[in-house]
Amino acid sequence: MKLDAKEKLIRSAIEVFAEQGYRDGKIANIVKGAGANIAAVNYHFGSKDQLFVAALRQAFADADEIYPSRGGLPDSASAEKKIAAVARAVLIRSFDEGKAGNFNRIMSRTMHVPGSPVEMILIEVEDFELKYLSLELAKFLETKCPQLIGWAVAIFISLATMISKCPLAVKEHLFSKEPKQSQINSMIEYQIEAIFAALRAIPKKFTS
Amino acid sequence: MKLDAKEKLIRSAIEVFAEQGYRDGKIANIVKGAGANIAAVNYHFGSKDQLFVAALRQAFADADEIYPSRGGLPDSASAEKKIAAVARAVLIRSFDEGKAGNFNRIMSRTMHVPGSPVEMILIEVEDFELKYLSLELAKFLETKCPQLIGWAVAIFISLATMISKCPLAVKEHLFSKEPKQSQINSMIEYQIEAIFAALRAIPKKFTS
DNA sequence: GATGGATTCAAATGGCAATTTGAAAAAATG
DNA sequence: CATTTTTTCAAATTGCCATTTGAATCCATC
Repeated sequence: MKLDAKEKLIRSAIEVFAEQGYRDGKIANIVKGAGANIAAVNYHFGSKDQLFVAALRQAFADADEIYPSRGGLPDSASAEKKIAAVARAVLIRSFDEGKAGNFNRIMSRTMHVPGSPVEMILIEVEDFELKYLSLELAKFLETKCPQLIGWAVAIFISLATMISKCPLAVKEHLFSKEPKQSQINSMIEYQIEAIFAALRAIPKKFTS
Repeated sequence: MKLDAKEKLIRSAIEVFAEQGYRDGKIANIVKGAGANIAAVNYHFGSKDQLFVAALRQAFADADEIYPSRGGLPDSASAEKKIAAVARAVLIRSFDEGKAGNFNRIMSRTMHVPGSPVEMILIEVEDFELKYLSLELAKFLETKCPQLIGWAVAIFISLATMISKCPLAVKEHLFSKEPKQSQINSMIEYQIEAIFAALRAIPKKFTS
């Protein structure tokens, strides 16, 4: 019972899409990485699109399993603590060059490109993670104004996913080849400070 | 003397690439928009790649002509003023749905995708704009540490280009259909505050 | 107004990559 | 075992798109 053929394909697809994005990630490479035949993708998933969705879903599950965005906090924790926990999880994932980093990498390579099937996953992630985040940001800002909350979400995401997105040229400056974990951890805590500093600059009311 | 055939192609290419990105921006659409024949691109530019570079260069020139990133400041102006001026220019461009916004739009759709010919332009823009920015950020932070400066650049760019990058779903929240210019202006000034707030959260020294 | 270079055109060409096919192999079922 | 179902395989097939081609047209210059 070769029950892992599908799984191997997903694993390989994650790697390929993380490195090349959706359009440039070729089925030929994916099946090679999975030790499967060229027809395997269409047999098991129906199309490249559907494999992409499955892979992205799995990549998110991996990331959130290794670094859960809610970080084991009790429901009663303060909004600030919860926001920091999400930021910490997302940031650690960004620095992870392995399994836990793939979701961020795939996202940053595909979400701005119209025509890739990211939207489907965006909706799921939104339900799981973005709604939670919006809620806590609303508490933190003490507002119900959807525009202010949207603004806060945008700032949060921009700064929390910064690392996965910044072009290689900048990235090289930021780290030595083999950054120590302690170095990474201290950067992350400073970055979280930066996020809160930026959030606090959002006005209390939306003046027109 | 049809001296504007090339120019029409560039104009059309800017529109198409801004909307669809590089891979999905089709030559067929570009020439249609320019009222030219399918062979025109290769005749005038040699290849799609080279047209892309020409278009991106022109889009940057347009953006910087309409909203110059140095904002007519004297050399003697403070680092803070200069940084704010760059931020203001980039942010205004992001809100511009016309000519001045195209450069940002094209960038956000192509720069994360490996294999698009953005790199060439990145180098030019880097020389013109990024070096200037790095210099002023170094003064502002009172540091010469390349890692800290790189970090600051990343924060700056993340927050200054946030608007062009945030997914439509979030964008809808942020603005009403027809935001007033005064509304936009006030958002921009707050966003600049957020940028400085985040920058100030960067540590003075890079602790390992 | 004839010559030659520059530009446009419609119709091929060529390459790449996803998808399909139909036969072969493997696994499950009884 | 025999049969049926599932899975693999190599070789087409298909579609999309950038690029080429060679003829036609335009345009400057003498």
